[in-house]
Order: sequence, then C-alpha cells, then structure tokens
Amino acid sequence: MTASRTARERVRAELTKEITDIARRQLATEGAGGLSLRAVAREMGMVSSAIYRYFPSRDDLLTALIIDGYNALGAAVERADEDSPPGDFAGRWLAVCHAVREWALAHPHEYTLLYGSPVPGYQAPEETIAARVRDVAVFGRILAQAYEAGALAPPDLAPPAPATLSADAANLRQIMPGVPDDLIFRGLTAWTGLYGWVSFEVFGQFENTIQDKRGSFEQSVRTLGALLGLKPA
Amino acid sequence: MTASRTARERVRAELTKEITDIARRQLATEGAGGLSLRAVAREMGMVSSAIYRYFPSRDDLLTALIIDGYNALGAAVERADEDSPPGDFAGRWLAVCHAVREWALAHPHEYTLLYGSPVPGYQAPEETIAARVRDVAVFGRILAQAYEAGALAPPDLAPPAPATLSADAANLRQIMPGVPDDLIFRGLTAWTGLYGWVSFEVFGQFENTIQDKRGSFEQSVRTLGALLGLKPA
DNA sequence: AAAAAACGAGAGCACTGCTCTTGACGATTG
DNA sequence: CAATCGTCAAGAGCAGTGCTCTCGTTTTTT
Repeated sequence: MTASRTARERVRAELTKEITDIARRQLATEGAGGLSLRAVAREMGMVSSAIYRYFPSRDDLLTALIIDGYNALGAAVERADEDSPPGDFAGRWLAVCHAVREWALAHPHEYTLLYGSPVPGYQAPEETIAARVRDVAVFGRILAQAYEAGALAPPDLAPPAPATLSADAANLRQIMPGVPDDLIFRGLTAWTGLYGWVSFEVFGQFENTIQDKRGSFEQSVRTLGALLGLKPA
Repeated sequence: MTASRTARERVRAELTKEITDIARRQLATEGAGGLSLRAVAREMGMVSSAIYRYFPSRDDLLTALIIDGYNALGAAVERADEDSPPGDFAGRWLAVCHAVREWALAHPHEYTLLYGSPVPGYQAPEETIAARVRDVAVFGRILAQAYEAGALAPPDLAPPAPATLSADAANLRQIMPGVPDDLIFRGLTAWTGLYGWVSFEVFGQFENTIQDKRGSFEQSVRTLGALLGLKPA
C-alpha cells in the first residue's frame, strides 16, 4: 500500500539506499573509523548537511550498516545450513562454520563491525539486537535437532556443568530447546571458539603463524564439533 | 651507563613516560579511537605540537602503548603461572586463563588494542611482534611440560590432524616443543577458544545473555582443558 | 489556492592529526 | 670563557571531521 506513495517518498527511499551503499563501499576500503559522512555526501554530489536529513547522526548510519550486516551474515549461514542434508548434523555444523568464516573474509570490515571491538562512542541500539540472533539461532537449531534425533555422542569430559549455572543454561535453552545443561555450555564453548578463530584470522592474529588457514580452521572446528558429540557422517 | 647522562635526557625520559601515562588514562576512558594528542598535550600543559618532539606521530604513541600492553598482560599471565604448583598442569591452565580474563576486564581498552579489531590505518610495526609472544609462550610451556611429564590423557576425538597440516604444526612446535601434531592443534583450538571468550565478554557480546560470566567462563575453559587431556588435580 | 512539511545549500563551530616557523634555552666544543 | 649547535615549547596554519542553524525552494497536504 505504501509501496509507491508520493514521489518524495520514493526518491527518499532511493537516496537512503544509495547512502548506505556508498557507506558500505567506504567501509570496505577505509574501515569503520574512516567512514565519513562528508565523503559519502561528496560522492553523491550532495552537501554534507543534506545527509542529516536521512541519517540524524553518523551512529544511525552505522546502525543501518550493522543491521544489514547481521542480516547478510545470517542469510549466508542459513543458506549453508539449508544446502546440507538435514540429517547430517556434523556436516551442517561444518558447513555453517565455513559459511561464517568465508563471509567474514569476504567482508572483513563488516564482520569487524559486528564482532570486533565496539566502535568508540557508539552504543548499539535495541534494533540491532533483533537482527543479531539470526546466525546463532542456526547453531542452536542444529544442536537441538541433533540432540533430539539422538545423533549426539558427546565424549566424557571431566567437569559437567555445575548446578550454579542452571539459570544461565535455562536462558540459553531458548536457543537450543530441549538440550541438557552440560551440552548447552559445550555449545557455548564451540560457538565462542568458532568466532574466536574467525576473529583472530580476520584481525590478522594468525599472520606469520599459520599457512594453511582453511585447513587449520577446519581441524579446529571439527574438534569443537566432536566436543558436542557430532559424529562425521 | 646511560642511566643518567645529561639533564636533558633525564627530563626527556620523564616527559615521555608522562605522555604514555596520560595517554593510557585517556585510552581507558575514551578508547583507542578517542586517543587525542591534543588532549594529552592539554592535560600536560603543553602545546600540541610539542608532543611531536617525543612521538613523531599518533601511531608511534599507539605502538608504545601496545608494547606496554603486551608486556603487562604477559607479566600477569607469567605471574599466575608461577603462583601455581608446577606439577598441577590443569591448575596452571585454569589460573592462566583467569589471569587473561581478569587482566582484560581490568584493562578493557588496552586489551582491545591488543586483541580487538585493528585500529584503522594503523600498521603494527615489527617491534610489537616481539612483545606479543609473551603470553602465548606461557600456554605453550604448560602444554609442553604436561606432555613431557606424561600428565596428559586427551580424549579420543574423531578426526586427528591430517598430514597436510604437518608444516604448520612444525612451525607451532617452536612454542610447544615435543608435542605431537594433533595435540598442537588442540592447543591452538583451546587458545583461540580462550581469547574468543574473553573478547566476546570484553566487547559486550554476552550482555543480556549470560549472568554468571565468571562461572560460565570457567566451565568453558575447563572443557577446553579437558580437550587437551588436562586432568584436574 | 493556502498552509505545512520536507528538502538542499551554505556558513559556521569545535574538534582532530600534523607541518612549519620562530625564538629561547642548554650542552658541547673551540 | 665564549661561541656554536642541537633541542625544545610555542604558535599559526592546513585540511579534514561531525554536527547545527538558517535560508530559500519545492513538494505534499489541507
């Protein structure tokens, strides 16, 4: 109904998209700190103050980019999961891990915006929180479905999760319904391990240390999968 | 010999230290991006251009802070390791993990400088690389000593490290001498898992998700320790 | 057709990193 | 001892930033 109301609204939507597109390109070359409203305006042939009609502040532009980023990453992860055989839980975990890594390497600055150090002075608003759960929801779904299918054979490891953590486990169970406490925390460990690796690689921490980054990543992520009891098909 | 040469050199060393101290304080309140040479100068009662006599550019000041940070973190980790019974390898691993987390939480912006997303436009010079190995050397030492002492009982997990990774393993063995390939990559996984967790917590990724952060961290890090075969004493 | 809202342009404020010049001080050498 | 030479703080200035305010113009709404 509001698809094409007034001409003004249409051109406004177009300009808004053009701004975010240019901003995303600038983000890719300069990084988050180098994102300049004036440069965006210059590239659009506008005067800098005009941008503020569309984004009240630089932070609002950042927020738009962050939400887009979460959605892009989430979509990539969802696609990887859907392209895998639903019953091959280990394969789904692996595919999804590679999807995260490859998206991050293809869009390093956007990944940095999502999972890197917070931009100084920027406070993530509520709106970003909704979009952020999209990728982690996929992980939770895989784990929950694998557990429900009885496809998990988690190895015996020394310390099971203590009862003091049951409140947090209950909270995390929203994402992995039906999964017992100990496995929930193994899932959390695997999840942080995955993003810890990807962040290290994107941030250049592995430079001059690891040659076969993809191979090492797969080895690490397979190990984390084994921790969850995911048996390779 | 150069301990107290001319008066000029002494006052120069003092002023240099004062600059880095103020910069570190500013870093703590504003973050890396908000580090302003002019603000430092203002706080010292100097004019901004005078700072450039001591640090040719903002990046050089950053480099000094980074090196100090690596050393501070490295020292904290070393202390935690030395305060543990040498034969209690699981305890040493746990102590060292907590040391990393606590130092990071006490100095979030410094930690961000070391392990966060790279500062845009800043290229870490060679000098920082030497200092960075200090903390990871401690992890390697614990693992190598535990292996040599025969104190490791790593659980059987599905995929051992493939031969294609042996070159990287050989490289990493410099830090963990004598450790077999598969265990080296488990160590790498545990290491990235540890820093992945700490980064998530420092960067606020666990907000509204986990209450008992310390407890969850310990659970995660114990699990990673079990992955290495570290048996609790 | 008149009132209201949205818009682009421009000037301006306070701030940044950094450069260049100027004048003063202190250490080193003739 | 005195002259010189290097080091230093200060200040002005450049190009850039985010952001605000005002001023006509254009478009939408009433």
